Amino acid sequence: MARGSFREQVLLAREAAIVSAVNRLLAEKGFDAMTVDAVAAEVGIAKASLYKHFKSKEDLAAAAMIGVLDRALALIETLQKDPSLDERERLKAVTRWTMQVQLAGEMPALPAQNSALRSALMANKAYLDRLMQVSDLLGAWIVAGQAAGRLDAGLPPEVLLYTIYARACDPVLGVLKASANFTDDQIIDMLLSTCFHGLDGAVPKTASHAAGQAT
Amino acid sequence: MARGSFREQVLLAREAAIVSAVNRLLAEKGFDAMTVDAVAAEVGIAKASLYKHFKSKEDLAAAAMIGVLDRALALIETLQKDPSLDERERLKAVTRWTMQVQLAGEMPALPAQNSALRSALMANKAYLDRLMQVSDLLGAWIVAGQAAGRLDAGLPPEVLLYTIYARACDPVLGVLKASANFTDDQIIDMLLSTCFHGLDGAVPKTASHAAGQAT
DNA sequence: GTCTATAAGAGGATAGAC
DNA sequence: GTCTATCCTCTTATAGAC
Repeated sequence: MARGSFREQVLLAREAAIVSAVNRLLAEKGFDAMTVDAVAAEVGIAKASLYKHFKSKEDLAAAAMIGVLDRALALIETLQKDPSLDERERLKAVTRWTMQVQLAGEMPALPAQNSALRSALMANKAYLDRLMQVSDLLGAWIVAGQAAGRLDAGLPPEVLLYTIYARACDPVLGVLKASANFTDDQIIDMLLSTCFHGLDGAVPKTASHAAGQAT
Repeated sequence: MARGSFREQVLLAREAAIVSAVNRLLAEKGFDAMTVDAVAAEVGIAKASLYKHFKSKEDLAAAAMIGVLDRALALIETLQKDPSLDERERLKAVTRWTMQVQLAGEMPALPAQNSALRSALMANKAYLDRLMQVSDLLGAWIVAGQAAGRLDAGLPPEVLLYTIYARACDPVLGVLKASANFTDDQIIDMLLSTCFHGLDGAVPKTASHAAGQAT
């Protein structure tokens, strides 16, 4: 890509400011409650100007999601290069980062039910490419972690992948933060524990163990 | 309470039909995308008539939530009486039921971010009473399960409670169902496994185990 | 209490001047 | 490309007759 003129650089900076505002508002209020007026007000420009950069509210949300996926890809690449980590530790690091972003109020919240938004995302090649790239990289780690016995090999890899994805919108984070009884790091450590170790205690066997196929 | 006249019985039946429609629409579209017009259409009455029974859209959602909590309380009472189950198994049964309700399309979805809705719920005594009752009962099971070593005693009970609550709106359920690769029972069994056992594999120790406080 | 009709307002998107 | 002003649709909620 060419560098672009000074004027183009200014435009890109403005678009970055828009995406940043969208990202923050999506994290704070969610897609439905975020108004385009609020975005324009936060950026400090007129609403009509927004529509010169992005053709719809859904496009604004897609741009924010692309930004998050780019940051995730950068982290994944960094972790990929660290030879001191195995796949499970890398996945845990990604999960931790996801929670940190959410607690920092920077994780855009997109309702899974909104079909208009979903259609726009599924039609957005830049978004889909990044999503598939992240899924492929994390999926490879999952399969390797299962083969090494560090992750539960009894579950389909996609179940583990979706479970990790879901940490990005886990409502438990917000509830615990609102309770004001824990620091952000404590919350993250506890939820990493429930995610990877589960809720079960250390006592593995009981008298009823032989009865059923699973406890 | 008195039985009420025949006419009052008819009204109660109509209100039950309204709440049922609200419950279904909340599960399908979520609170924001559910319109009062759609509720009226599903029940087969005029919108103005709805407002004779419930004074706001938020009240409609609260009524649906109260219905779910009542059903949960009924299940909890039944489980309480079964002496063959320990506390962990009871919690697992509640979690399983929660997921079954969601997969059946009968779990109302309320966005945690909507402040108007949240205010209405927090001002609704009938809702709050039931919510606290459920929390007290499940909380007692959690503490007992921790004391028995069947649940992780290293985590605050509220963390376990919220984690179980969150299964009611776990997006992984819907994603796996949409993938059409699993039956409902398979999905529930897999997610019960990730919830109680976590994502970790069977290999508990590694060479790096002694290094940090936790893996 | 049920209906039809409508008020009242929010919010996404655009027109047209500059 | 940025602005002001506006359109238009959707949605909550209510008025008023029966």
